Amino acid sequence: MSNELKNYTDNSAAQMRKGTLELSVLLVISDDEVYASDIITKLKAYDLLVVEGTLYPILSRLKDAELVTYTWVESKDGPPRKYYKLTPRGKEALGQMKETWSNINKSINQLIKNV
Amino acid sequence: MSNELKNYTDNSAAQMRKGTLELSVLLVISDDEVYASDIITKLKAYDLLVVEGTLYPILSRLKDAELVTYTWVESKDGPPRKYYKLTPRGKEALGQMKETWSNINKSINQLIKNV
DNA sequence: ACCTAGTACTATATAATGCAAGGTACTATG
DNA sequence: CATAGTACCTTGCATTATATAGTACTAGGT
Repeated sequence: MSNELKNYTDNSAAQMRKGTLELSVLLVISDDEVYASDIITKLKAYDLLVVEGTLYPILSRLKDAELVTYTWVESKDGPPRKYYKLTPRGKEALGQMKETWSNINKSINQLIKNV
Repeated sequence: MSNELKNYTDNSAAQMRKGTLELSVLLVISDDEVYASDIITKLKAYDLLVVEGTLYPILSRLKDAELVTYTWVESKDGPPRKYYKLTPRGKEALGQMKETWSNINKSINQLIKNV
């Protein structure tokens, strides 16, 4: 595949991943109290790459929207960490997003099958 | 659900849909030669809403990247239409994007299952 | 005591892009 | 010839992922 085409499809892949970013982050937080590096590590295990510069703004938005809260926890390895967990609102939002994901999923898969 | 939360999840839904836009458009074009209004109508049937202001720039990008070509076709209902079809490059890109979609799909669904 | 490395959070600047809104131009009809 | 319907295009705005740089804390070596 030509480099130009690869760039195009890479960008398209990035767009697809973007769409699922917040859902992914909320899913990880819903599983366990985690701090930023945990989230990056866990998502990497699912091939859903996220970098610091992307994650921190997302966490801020989620915090502002009161979908998550955090508690500071001291660390002996460096500065204190913010451990995040879902609020009730966050759980409600996550449920909604999962349903949205399921619907889009259904639509695209039908489209793929039918064409 | 509060309005504020609804706005947030609506926005998140829009993000998810965005990620699949180009894939959706290419899928529709791969099925049949179509012009813009056809694409909008067909995607609407799958609950994948696209509007003119979104679609035309996408079609321009796809054309510039030589993933699609078009031929002008006269219409007795108004101005001539651009009927789009995939190029070989376009078919290659589509194959790649379908695979990307499948991978992300797998990742998210695993994540949903495991948490 | 100081410096370096590693870790964690924050802030800023940039680029991409979905979308609303408004514009141009073609055909057919009254 | 004016209006309605259709089709394509452009401009401006807002959102947001990402790169980059910065601050601050701990631990360990010299």
